[in-house]
Amino acid sequence: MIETPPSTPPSRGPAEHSVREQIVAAAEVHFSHYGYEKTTVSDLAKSIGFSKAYIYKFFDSKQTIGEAICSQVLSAIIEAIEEAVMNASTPTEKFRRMFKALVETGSNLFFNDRKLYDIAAHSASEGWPSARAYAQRIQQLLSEIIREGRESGEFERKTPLDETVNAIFLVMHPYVNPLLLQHNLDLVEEGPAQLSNLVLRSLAP
Amino acid sequence: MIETPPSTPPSRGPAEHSVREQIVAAAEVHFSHYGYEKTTVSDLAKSIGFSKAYIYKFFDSKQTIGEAICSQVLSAIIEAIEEAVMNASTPTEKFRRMFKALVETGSNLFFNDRKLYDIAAHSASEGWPSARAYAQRIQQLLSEIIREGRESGEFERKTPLDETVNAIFLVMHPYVNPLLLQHNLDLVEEGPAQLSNLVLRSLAP
DNA sequence: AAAGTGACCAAAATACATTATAGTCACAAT
DNA sequence: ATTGTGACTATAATGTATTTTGGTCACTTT
Repeated sequence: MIETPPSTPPSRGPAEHSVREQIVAAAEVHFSHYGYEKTTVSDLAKSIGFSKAYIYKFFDSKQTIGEAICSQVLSAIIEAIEEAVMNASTPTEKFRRMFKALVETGSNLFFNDRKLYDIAAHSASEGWPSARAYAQRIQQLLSEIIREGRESGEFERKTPLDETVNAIFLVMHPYVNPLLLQHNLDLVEEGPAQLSNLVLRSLAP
Repeated sequence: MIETPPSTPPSRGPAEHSVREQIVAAAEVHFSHYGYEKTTVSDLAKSIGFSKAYIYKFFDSKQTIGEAICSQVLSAIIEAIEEAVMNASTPTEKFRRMFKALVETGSNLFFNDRKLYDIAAHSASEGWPSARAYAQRIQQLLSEIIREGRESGEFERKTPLDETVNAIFLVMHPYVNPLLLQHNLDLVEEGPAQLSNLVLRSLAP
């Protein structure tokens, strides 16, 4: 499995470097254990046996490190979604599974890796590139499903594609954005299913 | 115009009393000027020429006073929505106008009476009765529109009414809840219109 | 009874002094 | 040139002493 450096280029020093990877690895451990805020850059440095100053040869800021591991987390969600979609035959089913996988993976993260979830939520609230990329990828996935459904005649074709995708994304937004998802965890069971039904009804030819 | 005491009964002292009304009036002025948090109960008392202790002969707590003026504010939004709906002929148009009025009145409040808006947002985040009543009223209004549309054959009748209403309410939720609305102010123009279209497509017979 | 209050308390908010932390830089070693 | 650091600063976080504030109650006045 190849690591995809998702959109955000590392801002300093060599992109391929064992120390960079050590920093990210240490960050993953520390952030998921103590949380982003409670982990200091010195902690990270100490745990890999270097000085704090050296960290800054590879990363612009603590936030950049946060982004690195945040984009890892969000990429994992994306992968789960992609797999769920792949295993579906029709566009209708693909959409249902995408929505379902999205909230399931998201709320799983919330309950099992709260500290990492918090970073994702923070990322979303601050509009970090990793969160933007995540949302954009969801939208793209959605767009592909709709397009496929239109081509196969399963979905209606009158409404402009852009508007359809945009509106459906708005419907999904409270579950895509980790910051919002945590306020909707009580209706994780019913919500997405009912909304999927509604959306699919709206897509009927 | 008769003041509707919306769901929450006054918790102390006589329901009809000039002092109670004075308190509410003073609260409206102070809250909208200085905000809920920055206004002290003593401020209210002083402004109507009584002691703080006397206030508590009429209200259980500061929060109860907050609720009183919050429910006033939310009732005003409801009224605006009801008027918008009344002026529409078809259920389709009623839904469109409801959604539009909801968002417009809400964001107007945000831009023109920020302090009062903050109380509404606070109320929503704390799950105060006034906020619950507001959401429930919207849902009820929605339910009536859908029912009317079904009866007139304008909307489909296969899906259980409850599920339809519930799902549409979920779609509207980010704009109903003041706490969420403030994060969506950027798409106040396009969002509701596109979502209305989507919802109405889903309601097509 | 009804109208009204000052004195009082626990908890929250504020203000402020102190410490911890993100980030830089000149410089050393390899 | 690459690898690496200790010393430094401005700002953010934290702890703490002090004040405000929500809320109560016994009590007076009408």
